[in-house]
Amino acid sequence: MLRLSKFADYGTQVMAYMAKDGAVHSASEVAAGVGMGVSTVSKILKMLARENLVASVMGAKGGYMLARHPRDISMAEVIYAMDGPISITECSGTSACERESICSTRVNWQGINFIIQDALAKVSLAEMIAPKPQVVNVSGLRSRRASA
Amino acid sequence: MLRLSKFADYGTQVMAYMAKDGAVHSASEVAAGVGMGVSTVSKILKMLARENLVASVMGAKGGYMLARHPRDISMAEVIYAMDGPISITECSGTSACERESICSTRVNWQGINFIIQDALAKVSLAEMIAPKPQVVNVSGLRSRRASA
DNA sequence: CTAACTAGTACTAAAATAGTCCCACTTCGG
DNA sequence: CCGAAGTGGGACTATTTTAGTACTAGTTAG
Repeated sequence: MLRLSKFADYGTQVMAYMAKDGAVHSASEVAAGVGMGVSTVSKILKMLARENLVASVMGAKGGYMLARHPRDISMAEVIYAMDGPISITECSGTSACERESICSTRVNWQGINFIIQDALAKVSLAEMIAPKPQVVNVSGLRSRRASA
Repeated sequence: MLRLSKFADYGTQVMAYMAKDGAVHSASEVAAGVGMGVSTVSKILKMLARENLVASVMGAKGGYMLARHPRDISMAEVIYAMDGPISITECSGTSACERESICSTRVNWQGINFIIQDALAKVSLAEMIAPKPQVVNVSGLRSRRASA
């Protein structure tokens, strides 16, 4: 269903929580803050740390903090950290679909993928946590749908 | 992973196969044509028929044909027929997320959803089967970051 | 030197997907 | 009028993904 994994959603929430200040938060603190299990949040933070979206501080009194300003972190990065490459189809990046010959739709899927990646890359975490929808204006488009 | 189901992909291929001519094709014929199992193709065609993307002819010598010109069928419709509503997040349409209070990102997810829907709505089946990427130019966008 | 943390990974459970099959109904052709 | 060739619509099962948990090792403040 073209659906993001829950992790991507969780990841966003965790990032949003941390974006409130620049302080160091331990995994358990974040877990309490966003209302999820400690283990799960811990896992998510590790994933985010691996992609350098949050910086970790080890040892006692350690924890995580946002690695950059919310404005400089894109949703594409968050999603990538949680779910891997943003690609709607399996065979668009790596290609290697055995039906390559029959199916000439690959190139066009790639184009669609680019649009989506771009849309996600253009939305920053800062915009994402803004109470009002100021996001989303890639071009002049709104939900103009379906003519074509 | 923000991934489309295989069905959406299969559906596209089936549609692409049928777009070659306006003739009636039986499920087994299509199956042979695209190299998939008859049962699977049959299921896909049924799904497409339910959304009126293909018209069915019952009885012996029956089968399916494209309900409209490839130019008048959008990828959004095909994906909708196979996977249901195009929405990246669970709680964007129906909302009703118990963390509503904590999480202010909903509205912005919706905006992203719109972009994606729009991108998909703008690509017709005809464009999709075109050998060259003539699709995809919503704005002047390139593929900024993403696969990082 | 120990308590409070993160790092990394392996494992398990749950859910969504994909694929198959079956039975009822419709129509063509002999 | 009968049977073969089709679709319509589910139900069912296996497989794969996803989500969640636990465990061990390493790091640092006090």
